[in-house]
Amino acid sequence: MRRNPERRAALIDGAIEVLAAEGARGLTFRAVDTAAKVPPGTTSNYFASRDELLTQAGGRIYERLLPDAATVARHQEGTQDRARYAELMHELIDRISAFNVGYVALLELRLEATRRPELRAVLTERIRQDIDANIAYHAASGLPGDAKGVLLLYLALNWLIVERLTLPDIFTEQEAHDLVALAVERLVPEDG
Amino acid sequence: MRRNPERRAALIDGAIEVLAAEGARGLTFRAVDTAAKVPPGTTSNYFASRDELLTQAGGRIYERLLPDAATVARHQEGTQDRARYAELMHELIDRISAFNVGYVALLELRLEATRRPELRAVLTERIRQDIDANIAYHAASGLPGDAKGVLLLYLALNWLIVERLTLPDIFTEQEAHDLVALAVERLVPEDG
DNA sequence: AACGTAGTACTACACATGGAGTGGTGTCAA
DNA sequence: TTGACACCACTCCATGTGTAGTACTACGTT
Repeated sequence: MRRNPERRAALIDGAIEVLAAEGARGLTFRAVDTAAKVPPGTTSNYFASRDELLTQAGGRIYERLLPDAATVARHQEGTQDRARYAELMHELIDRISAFNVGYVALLELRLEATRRPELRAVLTERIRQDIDANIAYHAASGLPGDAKGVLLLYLALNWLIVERLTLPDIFTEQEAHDLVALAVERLVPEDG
Repeated sequence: MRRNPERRAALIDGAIEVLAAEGARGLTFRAVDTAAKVPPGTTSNYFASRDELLTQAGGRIYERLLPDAATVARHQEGTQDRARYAELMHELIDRISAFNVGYVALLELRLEATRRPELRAVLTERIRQDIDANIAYHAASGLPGDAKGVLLLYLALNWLIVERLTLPDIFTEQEAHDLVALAVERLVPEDG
């Protein structure tokens, strides 16, 4: 088993590309070799099985979808009211759109998790952490609304992203934008 | 090309099973033969290409996910208030859960639509019709709330179903149930 | 500076799998 | 008898895996 860490990372990123482009079933060692532009056989040398590749991709995608520290810091400036909340949600969606390959790959992984308990465990852990972090962040931020509102926004925005990514003609960009604003308006109770 | 319509239907239903179990990439003629319990080669004789199979499956799934006429009729009885609305949403989720293979297959198709314009067109058309029908049904029903509320519920409930189907340990059944109730409460403005 | 060594990159091959498509035969009903 | 379909068997082809063997590079030793 080879150990060059940059190569490993490049291969995992290649795996994410393949997931988005070909689906979970299309994730073969050779396809990853091609996507990562390394000679055929390389991925075989770095990963023992497809499962390993899938679970590691599951971990890595999430890292790349989360905001970086600078973004988080910036979010803490300014008044934390409902308009601000909506602004944050728009930014969230923009950020994910910028890495939509990752989001599609994550959906593929979710579906594959239906069939692979180990992958399911990894994703469950990751996503639970993310949800908890969102709720904790909200509680600490001084933003209006409650934890339930965070959850409901999580639900609505996720599907909105799915809709925009998979069937972009269902909602126009403008409609999607308005739905985000409206979701915040209705799901986040105003402070008294 | 063979024409026996029952066989065609059985093959399409087989294709839906395969989609859920193996993913879009696993949808091969032979796999459909196996799922539909017909001799190998049969699907080849009924469909010219995988594309044909995919688009026809896309049409058929939606038929099977929609409520039957009796259910729709039953929904029009009783007072049409917000409690009733929540009840309808719970029923909707139960109905989809009863055919979760279909829902998973539909998700696979959505992802595949990313890569196949023809399939994307079919799904876009179908789903737009469904959304429009929901809004029209709501308007005619006397239920509280507005069209935007219908859309926002559509978003939130869809992702809730995804979450329950792909990573069932994220929300318990009880939590999911409560989220549905709360979504209705917040997204559906009460009548004045 | 020459040499040896370890780890890795690259290439090529042997093997296995699985799916597509089709021709031929059997069967049933009009 | 004929036509349409079901069923079966066979060939061809594409793709992926794992690994053995070779080449390269960096580094430490004397």
